[in-house]
Amino acid sequence: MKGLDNLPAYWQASEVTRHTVQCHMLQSRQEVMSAVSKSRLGKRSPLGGLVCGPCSSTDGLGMPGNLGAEVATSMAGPTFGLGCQGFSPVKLYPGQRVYVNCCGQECAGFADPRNHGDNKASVFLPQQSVHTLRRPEEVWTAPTAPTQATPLPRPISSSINMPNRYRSPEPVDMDEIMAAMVLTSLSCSGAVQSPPLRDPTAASCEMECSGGEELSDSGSSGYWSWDQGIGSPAPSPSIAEADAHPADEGIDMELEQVLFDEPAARKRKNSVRLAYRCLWPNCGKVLTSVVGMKRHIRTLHLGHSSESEHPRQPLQLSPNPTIDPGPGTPPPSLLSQSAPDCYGQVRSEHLYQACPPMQVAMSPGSPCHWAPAVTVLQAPQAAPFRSRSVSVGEQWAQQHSALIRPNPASRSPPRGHCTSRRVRGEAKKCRKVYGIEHRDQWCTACRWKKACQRFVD
DNA sequence: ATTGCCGGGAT
DNA sequence: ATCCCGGCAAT
Ligand SMILES: [Zn+2]
Repeated sequence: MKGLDNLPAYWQASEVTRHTVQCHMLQSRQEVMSAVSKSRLGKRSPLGGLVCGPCSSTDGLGMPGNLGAEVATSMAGPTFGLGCQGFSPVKLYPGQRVYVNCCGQECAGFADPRNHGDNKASVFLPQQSVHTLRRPEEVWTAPTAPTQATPLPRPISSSINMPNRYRSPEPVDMDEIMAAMVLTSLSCSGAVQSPPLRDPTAASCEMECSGGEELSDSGSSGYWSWDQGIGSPAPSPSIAEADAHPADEGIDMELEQVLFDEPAARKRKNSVRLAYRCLWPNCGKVLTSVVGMKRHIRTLHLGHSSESEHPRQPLQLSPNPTIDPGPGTPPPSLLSQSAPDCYGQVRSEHLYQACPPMQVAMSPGSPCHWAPAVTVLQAPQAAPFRSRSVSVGEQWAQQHSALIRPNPASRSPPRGHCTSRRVRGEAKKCRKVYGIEHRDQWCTACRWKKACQRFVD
């Protein structure tokens, strides 16, 4: 499958701090991390999806399955109140469908994550593409009249590849949720972030840990981390964004972001480490790098998944006529990509958005740089063997032991310094050649993520 | 963003 | 020993 670009972002990020700090959330997160580091959770570890009891509201966006859980998790904070009662006007989930009186008629909108500390609820009205602040009593969660208001705005024709079986079994309309999330996200992204307010004293302060948002990492931004303003100065842009939506960002991207929620890490030079959690049903794996996460999803969840039957059924999100895609709506670019011509590379229909890497300050995880090891020890060229009978793995192992074993004297080991990595050959390796969907055809080494044995340089 | 693969964990 | 995969570096 080639639709990797739009991996359904099944993950969520969270942060991990080195100190044992103040907030509960953090604690649990650390637990997660440690759990991971100590004993790797089984691949299909059910760690995910349980964190938060689903508090599905009846009307609003009943966040389905894991998604809901995760979202809730990441916002377990006070901002919206934990209540799921959906009755008190002030207790809303971000993204929850709400109704407000607009221009004399009831309009459907979504609760916006932000601005909830001051008794005002921010509501995003998709139809107008604007945000509006309403007092609690001006917001209701159920339509008073047979809503003729536009149903949830549907994302502009796009699709994300999500195997059917992964869809929430619930009747809830995924599209809708997605749409809602996306919209909400949109409204939160960009410069318009972190509203002033924030009342740390209000309710618990767990979410505090999700303050600061400049989180880095191109490709995603702290969507549900509305709570982030807390510790940061917040460049405080106007709240009346109205037009600030980069509505033309890739939907896929949005979805991604929505699905895995980026962390909002309180940025402290090195006291904070980002972690992402996989939201794939029953996974919940925590990784510290986006790349890793992507790959994790790709290989573990989307990759070989034995499900031969339903090959990545793309989740079709029908376009919504009422929403103006905006000029920026990228045309379905043919993601040509130089795919190995011999192996049918699955082309997915999705739109590939070459999302412009937002101008975030990239903060690479490890600020420390290793002095480039000077001693390059070249890996002995693996003998060109082709024998399939012998376990390739064995060969690999042997070779390696040979490489590593030799008494130190002979090779003048770069003491103390890390041996430099082998220079990357230009030959295409199994992965590239066969593609992850044919992982079973890779050479063992490749499968093990070791140096390729088949296409040796 | 993607690919290659080291280092190290799990079984 | 065998398999697996996170994370990082190179593309
Ligand atoms: Zn290979």
